[in-house]
Amino acid sequence: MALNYETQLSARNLFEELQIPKRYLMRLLTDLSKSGFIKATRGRSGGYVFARSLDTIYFSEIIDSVEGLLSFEGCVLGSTVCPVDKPCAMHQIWEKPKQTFLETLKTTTLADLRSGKNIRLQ
Amino acid sequence: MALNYETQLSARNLFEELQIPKRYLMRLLTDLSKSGFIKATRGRSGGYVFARSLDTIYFSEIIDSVEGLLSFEGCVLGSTVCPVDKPCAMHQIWEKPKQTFLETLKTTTLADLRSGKNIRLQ
DNA sequence: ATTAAATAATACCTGAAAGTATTAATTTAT
DNA sequence: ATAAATTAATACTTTCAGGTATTATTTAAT
Repeated sequence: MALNYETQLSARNLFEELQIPKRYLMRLLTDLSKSGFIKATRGRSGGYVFARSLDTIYFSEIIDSVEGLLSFEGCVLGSTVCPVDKPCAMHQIWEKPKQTFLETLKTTTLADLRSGKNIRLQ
Repeated sequence: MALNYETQLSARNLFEELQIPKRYLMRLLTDLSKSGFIKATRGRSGGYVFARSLDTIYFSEIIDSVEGLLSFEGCVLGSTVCPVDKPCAMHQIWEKPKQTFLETLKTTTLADLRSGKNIRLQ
């Protein structure tokens, strides 16, 4: 959708491009609509468009709405907080990849998907 | 085990420290033994010790033996190769966190788990 | 008005990973 | 020899994310 963000697209349109199951796709679209990322229009000639500008939609926000980001923010061993003075065994090792990962999600927007040329959808 | 790598430990010993299900723990230990990371001794006063020096056991190797590393090495969209001249939409965005993640796994050994002080097991 | 094309709601199914149960085999202490 | 303490093998159960199925609602073209 981000590659063609100006136009309203129906589930059918999207299904024809992306080869993911149609019914599943529709459920995801409904979820995204409920979360306010896209705007749904029902009825004949309906479909979906982005509800907000692409450069304001961060990956972290989308993931957060779907499954929560918290699972990534804790430490690998146990999900509770990991105090610096008594860290879990993986704490130091995991810190760098975890931060890089979270930083990517928190600083990348859907607009960044459009930056490349010659893009495959799958 | 890495925090106490010199001593042979039985599943019972380990279970008392880590609070993960005993039977499940045993199955994991058997798998690790089959993969050659630890050496099992059966019978009364049996248990497990590392089969190799800790600083030769990389995280990447352990994960690889359990579930394969390949799933992490491909691109996010689709698991096949992602050619540079026609990359998938996520290719560039995903490159950095993926590399950081893989590099951590490929350069960190069990010996590195012992470097900290005051370590929690969970 | 009727029909077609779309989204919404909701309940169900499925396959794989996580976890459990049971029994067998091995070793050592007595 | 026997019993106790361990690992090994194998089959079963549970859970849950991913995916389906069905029916209802909404809108526009005719």
